[in-house]
Amino acid sequence: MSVTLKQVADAAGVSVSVASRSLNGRAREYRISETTEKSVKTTAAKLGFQPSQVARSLRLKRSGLVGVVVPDLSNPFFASIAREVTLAAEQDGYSVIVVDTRETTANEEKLVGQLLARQIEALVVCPVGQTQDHLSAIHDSGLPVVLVDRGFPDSKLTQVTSNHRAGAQQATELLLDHGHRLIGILQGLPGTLPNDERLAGLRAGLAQRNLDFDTTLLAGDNFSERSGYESTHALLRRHRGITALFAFSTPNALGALRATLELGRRVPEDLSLVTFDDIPFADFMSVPLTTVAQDVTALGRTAADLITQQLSGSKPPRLKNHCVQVHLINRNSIREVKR
Amino acid sequence: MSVTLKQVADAAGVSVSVASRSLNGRAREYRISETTEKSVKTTAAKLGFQPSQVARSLRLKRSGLVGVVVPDLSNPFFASIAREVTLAAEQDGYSVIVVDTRETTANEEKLVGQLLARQIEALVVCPVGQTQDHLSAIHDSGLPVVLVDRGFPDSKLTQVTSNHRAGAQQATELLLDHGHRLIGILQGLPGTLPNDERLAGLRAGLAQRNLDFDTTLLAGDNFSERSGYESTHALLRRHRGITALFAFSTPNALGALRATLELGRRVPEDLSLVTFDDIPFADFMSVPLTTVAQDVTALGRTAADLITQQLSGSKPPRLKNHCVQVHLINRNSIREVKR
DNA sequence: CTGAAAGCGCTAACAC
DNA sequence: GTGTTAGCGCTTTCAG
Repeated sequence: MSVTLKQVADAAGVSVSVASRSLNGRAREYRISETTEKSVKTTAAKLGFQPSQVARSLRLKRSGLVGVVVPDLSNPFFASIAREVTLAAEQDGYSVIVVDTRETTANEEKLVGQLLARQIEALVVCPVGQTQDHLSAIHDSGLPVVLVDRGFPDSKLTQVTSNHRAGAQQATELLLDHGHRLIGILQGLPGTLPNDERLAGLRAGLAQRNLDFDTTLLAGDNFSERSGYESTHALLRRHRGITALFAFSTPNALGALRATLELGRRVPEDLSLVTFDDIPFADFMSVPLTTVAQDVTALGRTAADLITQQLSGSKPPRLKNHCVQVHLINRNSIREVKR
Repeated sequence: MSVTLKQVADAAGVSVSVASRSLNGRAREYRISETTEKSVKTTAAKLGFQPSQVARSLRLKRSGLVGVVVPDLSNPFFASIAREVTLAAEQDGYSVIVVDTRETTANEEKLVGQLLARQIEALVVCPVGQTQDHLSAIHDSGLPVVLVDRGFPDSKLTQVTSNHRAGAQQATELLLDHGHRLIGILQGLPGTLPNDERLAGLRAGLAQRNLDFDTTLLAGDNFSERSGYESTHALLRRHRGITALFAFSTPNALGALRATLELGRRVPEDLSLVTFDDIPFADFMSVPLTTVAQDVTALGRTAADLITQQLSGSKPPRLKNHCVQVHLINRNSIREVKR
């Protein structure tokens, strides 16, 4: 089947040790004659020798494997993060094993276990987000772990997240500046860090103007389009005077659009709408929505850098929480209202 | 660091072979006493034993690894395919190594080589598409290989592709039915199977009506937005009487939209537009475009099934070319024109 | 400058 | 029922 080092050595008429050293560019170091080195290399090439990474891994105790854990690879947000890590890993000669947890913690735990059994050298995970115990255990065992997107407050783990709070605050202030006071909030999954940080930013924005947060203006229970759709209906029924909606995800916003369409209210003429971007396809979207855009590439790249650093230098990162800036893109889905 | 089988065996007061057999559920087979089996299992659990997949792979000559090669993981089309394969693999206890070739054949060859060195047991590849020699060589060596999306005509490799030809023909007929005769074609990358099959479908649609294909109505050189944009400008300048455009990709169509906007022509009032979907986000897109939709999930799942089959049954698939049906979604971006 | 041999962690003959 | 041992393919002391 596959050609082994021994076969190369035999064909070249040398011992396996010489073959190994020649092929690993350590001929100098071991003072192997140029002729034998060349000869080994050419016969290896002729036989199409591919050193077995498996054997290599066993011997060196280095698998050259990095694990990437995402809840849904078909979501461009996570796919982009996986991509950045993959590209960085390829650069450094590592390979990436990607697993998809389908948004369930049980799968996450099982799959992470399998990754560990494969002797991965680092782990990048976009956690489902309920619990971090199994992840910090891994961290404690000495394996570099980086969390992306959904983190945990006060975690000892290295985390990379967008500055949800600042983004939400900015968006809130923009709405307030335009005179909006009755703002419906379409939130995502409560309890997750992105959602709760966005809520915190919202509160901060209101507090800045000495305004209180009216919890009856809050609706929604996850980041899906359906949640946005149903929450919009509920909120507009509950509060006739709502002039603006703040959606915590793009699907939430799309649901809102669908609902408002049904209700005969137009965006932005009759109702302003601002959203948080989870996906990098914003430019292609249906309505030019004003949005707090996440820098997905920066998220992925930061995670990749953090991993790369630890893989090479093996020094743990000084900074625990890495915050990636968001930026507000004003596409004019917010109208001025008179007070 | 990590606990080995020997440590478990010692702790349980048995030999490694007994430990191995107990843990692999072959106690029955080797008639190991229930007590020892239990004892081994509990001590293993207590020590947190994780069998080294690396050692296992070396010994069994089975890595449990599947390689997935895509040109751009941040593209939802390829991400979805990768996902389906990943989920299927996880189901069967395999893990997936994903590599991103950044659309260049050189990377593709290099990365596939690395995958082989890792002793992968199967390979799913969305090829860049210029050459298949390195891929068929792998096939010849006995490794299950499945090509997805971009295939090669008359290849001996197993391929899974959308029925581009039928889809293009359907779209063409739809345009002709609406009275269009001067139809501008915004093509993608010439020479790739999807592009050329779509051209073939177009020709077939025209031939059906005894119409000739006017090559001066063809423009574009890749699947990007820019190509669509420039081609639209060129075509509309060249042929004043064009009443419809057929874009071969969603980005192509978006480019067309941008160009027509600049030219003050509205879709569909002044100009009809039909497109081919490469991405699963069509419902969220800017204009309700009539489109030939690819079933990305079916593409991925078919590939996954083909791999799974060969991995378990080890029987080569009887069918070489697997064609996934497309379906036309009429969102009314085509207007009737009088002849 | 080169070779023999140990051993990474595991499984499977082959003994007893 | 259980233990001993060879060996997967590779790197690396340690001897020449």
